[in-house]
Amino acid sequence: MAANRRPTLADVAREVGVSAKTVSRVLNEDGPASAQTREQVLAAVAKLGFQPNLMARNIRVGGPDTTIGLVIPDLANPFFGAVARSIEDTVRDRGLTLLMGSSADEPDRERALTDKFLARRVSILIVVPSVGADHAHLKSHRTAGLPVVFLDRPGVGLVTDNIVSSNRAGAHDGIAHLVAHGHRRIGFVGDLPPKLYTRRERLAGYRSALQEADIPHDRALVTNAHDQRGAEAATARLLALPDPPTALFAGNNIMALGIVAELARSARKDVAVVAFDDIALAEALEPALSVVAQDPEELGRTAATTALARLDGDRSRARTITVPTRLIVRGSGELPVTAPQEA
Amino acid sequence: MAANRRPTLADVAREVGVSAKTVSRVLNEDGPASAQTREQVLAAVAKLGFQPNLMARNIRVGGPDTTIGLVIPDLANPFFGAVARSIEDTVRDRGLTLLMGSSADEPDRERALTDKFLARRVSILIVVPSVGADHAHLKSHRTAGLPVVFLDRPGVGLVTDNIVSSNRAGAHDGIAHLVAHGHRRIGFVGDLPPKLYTRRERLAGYRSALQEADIPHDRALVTNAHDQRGAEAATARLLALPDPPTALFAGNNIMALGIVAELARSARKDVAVVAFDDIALAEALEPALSVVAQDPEELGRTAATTALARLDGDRSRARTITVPTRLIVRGSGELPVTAPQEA
DNA sequence: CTGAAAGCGCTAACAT
DNA sequence: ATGTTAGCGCTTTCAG
Repeated sequence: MAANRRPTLADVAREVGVSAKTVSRVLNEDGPASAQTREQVLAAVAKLGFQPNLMARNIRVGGPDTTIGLVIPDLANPFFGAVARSIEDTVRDRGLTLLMGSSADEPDRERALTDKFLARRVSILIVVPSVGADHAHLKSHRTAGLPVVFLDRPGVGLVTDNIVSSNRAGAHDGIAHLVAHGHRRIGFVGDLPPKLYTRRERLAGYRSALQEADIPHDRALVTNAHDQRGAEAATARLLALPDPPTALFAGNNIMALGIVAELARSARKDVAVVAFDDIALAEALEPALSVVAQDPEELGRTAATTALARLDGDRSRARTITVPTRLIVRGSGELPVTAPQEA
Repeated sequence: MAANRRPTLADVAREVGVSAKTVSRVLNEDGPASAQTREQVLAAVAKLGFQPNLMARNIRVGGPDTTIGLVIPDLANPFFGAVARSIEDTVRDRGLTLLMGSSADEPDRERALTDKFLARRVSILIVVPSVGADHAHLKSHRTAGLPVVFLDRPGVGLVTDNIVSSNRAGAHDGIAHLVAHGHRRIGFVGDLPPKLYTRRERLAGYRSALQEADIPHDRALVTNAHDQRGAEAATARLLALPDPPTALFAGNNIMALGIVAELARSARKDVAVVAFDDIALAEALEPALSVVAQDPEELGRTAATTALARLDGDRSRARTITVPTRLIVRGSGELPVTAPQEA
C-alpha cells in the first residue's frame, strides 16, 4: 500500500531481457526492432503498467516540454473559458497540454504563474497581462526562442505578438447605434482599474462616437465597477442622477450582467442598453440585449496559431492582430428616448 | 537570435566560482551557506536570468511533480469553469499548478489526457468521468499513492473518492415545487447520453416526485439534447405535443439556456420552469428563473481537500461525498397552470 | 561551511 | 537488430 515506485524503462528491459535502449526504441518508434522483441517489450510494458516518465525524457532531449502555459484573469469567467478552449482545440493535435492558472488580474500572481511555467520549460506562453505587470523578464526567454503571445491586452516591457479585439471601433459602433436612436445621455459602466487596456480603448470608442455626434462628454456618466454587484450599484447611481442617462453601455460581460440585473430589479424597461461582449441568454431578455460581440474562439485560435508559427521558426516582426467585433442588434439599443423620471 | 541554451546550475556555479551543489543549497535553502557566497550566487542568478529546471529537479528527487491534473468535459462551460477555479484556489498555497484539458465527454480524449498527466507524474488526478470510460487502468497508480478523485459523477472500474451533487434529491425538490403549484404535466429536458450519471439521477428525482404525487409517468414528456440548440428544439417539440406540459424541468445549465431561449422566442410566458444548476441572469428573466442550484465552489473545494488529505497520507476508506443543492425560488416555478393552447 | 562523485529516468551517439 | 557509454540538470550522499 506504500508508495510503490513506478516501473522504469530499466524494469521493462530487465523483464524482457533486453537493453533499456531497445525498449526506448520500440516505444518511440525510433530505429529498427524485430517483431519478436517488439511484441515482448509491448507485453512487458502492459504487464508492468509502465508509463514513460515524460520529464526524464524532456530533460534528456533538451527541447521544451510539450506544454503550453496560459495565464488568464479568471478560470470561471465564461469569456476566458471560451478563449482557453479555443486555444486547447488549436494546439491539441500538436500534442501540447494546457498548463493554466488565474491571475485575478494581480501582477504578483501573474508573475508567480509565468515563473512556474518557465521553470517547467513550456513550449509556448500565452498571457492575458494584468494591469501593472511588467514583462521585461520574459525578454530573454523570447530571445531564446520561446514564443510569447499577449492576449486580450498588449503586454508591457516586451515587444511580441499581441492579439486583441477591435475594442475602440467596437465600442464606437455600439455607442453610434445608441446615438442613432436618439440617445444623447449615455452612461458608461466600465471595469476597473481605469488603466486597464480594454477599458481605456472602449472608453475611447465611446468618447469618439459622442464627439462625432457633437454630444459633450459628461464625466458624471462614466462609472466603474469591479464585479457584477458593483456594476449593479453603478447602474443605480447613474439612474439616480439629476439628469440621468437614457441609455447605458456595458464595458464588458460582467458589467453587462450587473446592468441587466439592476434594470430588472428596478423594473426599468425604458433604459436602452448595449453591452461589449456577448452573454448567455442575451436574446431571451426583455428587451433582448444588443451587444458588441467579441469572438473568443477567434482570439484563442489566433493566439495559438501565431505562437505555433513562432515555434515552427517564424522570425518575422512582432505583430498586433486585431480580431473584429460585431454589433448584434437585438432590441435593447433601439428603445425610444424617454423623458427622465423623477428620482 | 537562435535558440540560446538557458543557463543551468553549472553556469551559475562557474560564474561565481563555486560548485553546483553550493548554488543548489542557496536556492533551496538547504544546508548552510556563508552570507558572502549567498550574495554572489543570488547576484549571478539574477545576472544570468537563471531559472531552475523543475523537471530536472523532479527527476532527481523522485517524488511526484507539483502539478494537479484536471479533466473536465468543457473548459468553456461556466459550471466547470467555476469548479476549476475553486480547485485552483484550494491547491494554490500548496504550490500546485493546474494541468488541465477538456474531454468533450469522450472516453478516448479523457484517456489521452489522463495518460499525459500520469506521464508527467502529477501529484493528484481529478477527473469528471466521461460516459463509457473505464478507470481500471488508474488502479495501480492509486495503489502506488496517487490520489484520484472523481468529480460530478462517480468513476467506473476504480474504487476511490467521489464528489457529487445531491442530484436526485435536488431534482425531486424542484419537481415537487412545480407539483405544489398544481402542475401535473411536467416536461423533462435532459442532457445526453441517457446513461449519463447526472441525467439518470436527476430523472430519478423527477420520477420519484411525480410518483409521490400520484402522477403517472409519461415517457413522451422526457426528452434529451446535446446542446443549447438541441434543448430549444426539444422544448418546441414538447410544447407541440397534443397534450403539452404546463411546466418544464431543465436537466442542467445548458438545457436551461435552451428552454429559456425557446420560450422567449415563442413568447410563451405561461410555461413554468425549474432548472437544475443556476445560470447567470436567472433573476433578470421574466419570469425570473427558479433553480436547483449546485455549488460548484464547494464541489471543487471538497474534491481538492479530499485529494490533498490523501496526498498527506489519509488511507481511510474511499468516500462518496454528496454536496447539497439548494432550491432557489424566483418565480418561474410558481406560474399558474393554464389550459393547453392549440398547436 | 563547501565540494566531488554518483545517479534519478531517459535518449544521443557511437559501437557491434 | 541490439547494446554501451555518456550525459541532460539537478540533488543526494558522503567527504572534507
